[in-house]
Amino acid sequence: MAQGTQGKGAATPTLWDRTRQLAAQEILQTALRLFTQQGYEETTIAQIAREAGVSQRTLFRYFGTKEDLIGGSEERFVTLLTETVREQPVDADAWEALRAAFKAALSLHATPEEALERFRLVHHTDSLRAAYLGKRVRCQEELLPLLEARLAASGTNRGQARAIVATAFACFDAATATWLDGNGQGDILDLYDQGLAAVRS
Amino acid sequence: MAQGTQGKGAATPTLWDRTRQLAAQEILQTALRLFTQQGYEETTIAQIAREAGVSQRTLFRYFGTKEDLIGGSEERFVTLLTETVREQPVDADAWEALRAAFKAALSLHATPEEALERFRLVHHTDSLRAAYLGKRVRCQEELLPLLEARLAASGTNRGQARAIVATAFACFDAATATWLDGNGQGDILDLYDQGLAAVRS
DNA sequence: GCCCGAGTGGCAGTGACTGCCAAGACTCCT
DNA sequence: AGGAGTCTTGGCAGTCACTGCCACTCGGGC
Repeated sequence: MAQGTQGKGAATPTLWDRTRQLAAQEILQTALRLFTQQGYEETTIAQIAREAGVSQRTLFRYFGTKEDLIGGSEERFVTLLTETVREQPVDADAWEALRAAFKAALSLHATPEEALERFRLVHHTDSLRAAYLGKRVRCQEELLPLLEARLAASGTNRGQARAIVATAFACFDAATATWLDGNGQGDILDLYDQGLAAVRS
Repeated sequence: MAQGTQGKGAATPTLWDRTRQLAAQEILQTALRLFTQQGYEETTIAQIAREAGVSQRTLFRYFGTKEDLIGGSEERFVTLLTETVREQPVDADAWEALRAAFKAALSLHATPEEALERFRLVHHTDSLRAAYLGKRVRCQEELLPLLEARLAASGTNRGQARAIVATAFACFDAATATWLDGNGQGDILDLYDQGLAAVRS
């Protein structure tokens, strides 16, 4: 499905898929525009489809749910985090690895302004926030086995590893919330460090 | 709406409201039974209403959403947590206050078996888990101002307070997940303590 | 020219949820 | 007791996200 016809490799962007890419882009932009203009709940799939020039049916083939129109497919997010963690040097502990992963995740956003707008939208829409949190815990579960390896040495058990991962994500969310409170002032990663410092006495 | 006609006080359970109570109870039990029997997604509102002997419309008047049929209204939960935090002695720090609140929350479940079943259901159903997480962050936001008072003394700023609250809840969730992994072995609060200990070095 | 496979659109259907209106149940007042 | 006013309930129709099905179209290989 994600692959081209033969999946020959990297050498076949197929000229077909390029059109698909473009259509997806168009839908995404239209959706984001309408969401920020009139709010998430107030925007219907029908409207997005109409303004993007595709049928509802096609829109749902590109993006499985309305929530997927914000923040993109979670796959990309998850793989970025797991890859980053995997790439960390072996002598880096779990906390450092997680921090690096968050840093990488933040770099996904084109500009701070765009990130601010998107975060605000997610944060202020109950259903979107719930969906985001769901993705987040799925992320945590993916990351857990990777980090357990780094923690096993120091006699940390599975439950404790889970608590550590959960805490890192919680502090990241807290940092994001605080950053939103201040209308994008300062650096999220700094806020994360401050929060974690307070937690760890 | 929640109050009787005149709201005369505690002496008027109105005999009317008692019927309401009973109906709500009936619906709740029916829903929980069907959910555990055939799964959450596979159970329709129509079926619950039919088997509970009320109309769909009435069911939605008692419980605003399908998710509310599990874990009850978040109000009760939130007030229990906030009340407990407020009741903590002034010399208790934020961590102790939060721990006490979690302990109180756990005591809401009739039996560990019932809690296990319910947790499993929520944990294994994406939409339910998302809804739970949404309620959870709303809880955190309610608790934040209460705990800020206890933290202000030690030079903790707002962002850090948020991180601390978020961490406590994250560790509580992690403890619950671990408890579920072990099919209800051990005590959730113990697991919470262990997780938090690992986090705080 | 013909077929083939993939992408698309339309249509009907499901399920959660809401607004509206009429009928019944209970309370209060006279 | 009788009637007015209020609260609760049920049914109905409608909205919206989402899915399955089928027919159409488009580009490429024979």
